[in-house]
Amino acid sequence: MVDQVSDNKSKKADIITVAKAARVSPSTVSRYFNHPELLKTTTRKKIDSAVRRTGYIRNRAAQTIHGIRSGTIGVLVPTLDHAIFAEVVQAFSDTVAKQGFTILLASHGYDLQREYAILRKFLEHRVDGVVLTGLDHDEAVFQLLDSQEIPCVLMWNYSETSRFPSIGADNEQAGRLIAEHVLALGHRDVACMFPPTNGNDRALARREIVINMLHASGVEVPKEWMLETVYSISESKQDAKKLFAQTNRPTALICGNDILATGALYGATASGLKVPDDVTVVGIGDFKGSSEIEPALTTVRLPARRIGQEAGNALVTAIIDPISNSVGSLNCAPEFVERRSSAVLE
Amino acid sequence: MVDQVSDNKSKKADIITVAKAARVSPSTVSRYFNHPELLKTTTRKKIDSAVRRTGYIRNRAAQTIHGIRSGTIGVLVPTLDHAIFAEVVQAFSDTVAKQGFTILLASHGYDLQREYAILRKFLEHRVDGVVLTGLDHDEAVFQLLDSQEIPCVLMWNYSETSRFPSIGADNEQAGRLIAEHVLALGHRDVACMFPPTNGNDRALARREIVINMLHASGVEVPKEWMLETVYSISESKQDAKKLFAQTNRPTALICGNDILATGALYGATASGLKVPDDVTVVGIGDFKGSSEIEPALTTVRLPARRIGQEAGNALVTAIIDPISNSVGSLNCAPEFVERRSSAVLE
DNA sequence: AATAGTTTTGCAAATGTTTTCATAAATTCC
DNA sequence: GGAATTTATGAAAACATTTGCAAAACTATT
Repeated sequence: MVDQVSDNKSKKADIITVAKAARVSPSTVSRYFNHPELLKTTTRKKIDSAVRRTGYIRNRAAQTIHGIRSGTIGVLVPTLDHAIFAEVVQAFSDTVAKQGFTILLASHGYDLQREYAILRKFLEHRVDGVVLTGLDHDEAVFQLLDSQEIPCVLMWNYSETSRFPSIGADNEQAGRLIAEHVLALGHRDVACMFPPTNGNDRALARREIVINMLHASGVEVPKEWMLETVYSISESKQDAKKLFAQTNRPTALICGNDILATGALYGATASGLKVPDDVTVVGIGDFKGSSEIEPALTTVRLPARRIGQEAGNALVTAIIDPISNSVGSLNCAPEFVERRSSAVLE
Repeated sequence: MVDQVSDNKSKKADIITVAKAARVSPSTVSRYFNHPELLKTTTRKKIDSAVRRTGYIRNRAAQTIHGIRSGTIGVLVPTLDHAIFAEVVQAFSDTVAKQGFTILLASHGYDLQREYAILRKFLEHRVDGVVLTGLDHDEAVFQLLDSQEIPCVLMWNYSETSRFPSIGADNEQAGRLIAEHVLALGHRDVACMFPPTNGNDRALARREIVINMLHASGVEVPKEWMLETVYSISESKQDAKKLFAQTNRPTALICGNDILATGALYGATASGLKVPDDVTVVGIGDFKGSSEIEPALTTVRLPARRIGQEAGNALVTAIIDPISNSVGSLNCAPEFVERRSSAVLE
């Protein structure tokens, strides 16, 4: 009797084990899970008890080879180390989990070759759909997606002309909003701090538009005020201190994202500068903490949570209802947020 | 001819399609992937080309039902919204990816019932191993893990007596280090700000030891200085401002983590208080940015990256070499980091 | 050129499910 | 109480692979 119990548990139970224990056929057990309404209440009870006794857990791998959905979605981000991506992923994951999907997560660290390799791995696992971050990807990635006919959305960025539905913010718009603000405040001596742009179409789009807007207003950013700083508070604080130590310093600093801006704010404080009296500092993103930092950061909000949710819903729709090709791009509009770190030039 | 090509791509290729295209048997194609050294160079080339032409992608689901590893690891965290967990997950994911594993990620939002449900889902997907966050889990979770005989490690926290190997920091030690420091500086009027402790054994362990240490030195924390604040910079800034507005205010504030401490620092600044001259503020965690904030935060470093890596390596070992039960707990020791936000009582 | 030995390949069974089709059981109706 | 329906269950084929075993194709040896 005791042996019996431990036997049941030792060899992992499959559907046949359960069937025997319940004295029904395997088909019936299968129906118990997939179409319970077809079973008599009494058999349902028998199987219920058998499942419990045997400790049976369904095998999705075995289901998946029947062309049934795997219930997984591949999520591919550059990195989780940036809180903002973590937030998007969290929102995405929560959204699709409600519909029974689990996410396969991987990061490529801005290496587009790795992205391709990871995508292949996702496909080996027969994910039901894929989310990629940003608009720019290797042509091979797009072709693979096409040939496998698998639902895909691009999240975080938005563009009308993206190769797959894109759900996110328009970085050009974000850059424009912040540049307009700084120009409207009357600044002419403007420095810029942006992350490296290789493999990062988001940063590139922002920087381009900012430079262009400034240029259009007759403001040129001298080379020594054009900082390329990796995404890190310590680096940006460092670089900001160097910038502020130059003999002539800018009256405004536009940062490519709020992390850089946070470091710049700390750098200004460490240099004995008052923000915004001595220098205006602005960011892009409205990350967590940007509204609480002293002084609160003027920035452009990119609605991370919303983007994650919308992307999740869109992808699930595309998976569940693949015929009605109803999923389109969505512009989660960025929004200018004026706080205390920017001020009109005296 | 053109039809031929598009045909190949339209119906997704399986191993039989490839076999036909290469004029070999399916078994040979299988061996091409799993034991290529058994094949003649010429057949290998034939299959190589056939795979390319047909766009075949291996089906891991079909492999998995043969008892072959799925190549996935289930990772279960409370949330990704806390940058610190995102960092651990990133390090973990990178580590196991090098060994060919992909992670299934889910978060339970501190709800232990959901944790059980998610674990079941992981097991349905036949993950090769599981990582849980923290030491405390529902008994049902432990039993399920036991009965399925699946490798598991608990990460983030460390305890000698944990039910499964635990790889992480000892929160008691962390709490002790920070409390000792504050006491050594001579503070007797001490306030505490900790996150809600339900479903969060980490926070609980830290708070307990801090209170005990203070008590042992004759310092009692009055109720109105005992703050329970959710993990959020805005909430903690808010609560800190209220605290500092009280008629008699503490000379030191111990925060349960660096996010709370960051908010507290902003709150102090907003209240016109100078840190550390007017009040000492300390945290636990040494999160990103804690060393750059002005004033730089005195805290206890919990080595997130290292924990993620060690947990990854440990779990992979347990998966690849399950017999030699060689995976044990590992104390990634917390380390006191003195910076500028704490000072001796004048 | 025949034999023995080795390497390479194919056949067929196995894996854990789902699903179609057929049969058995239960229910309804007269 | 038996025929006609309806409902519930089982048998067997299918899914995309892997693998043990045996046959075929090579090499080396005499």
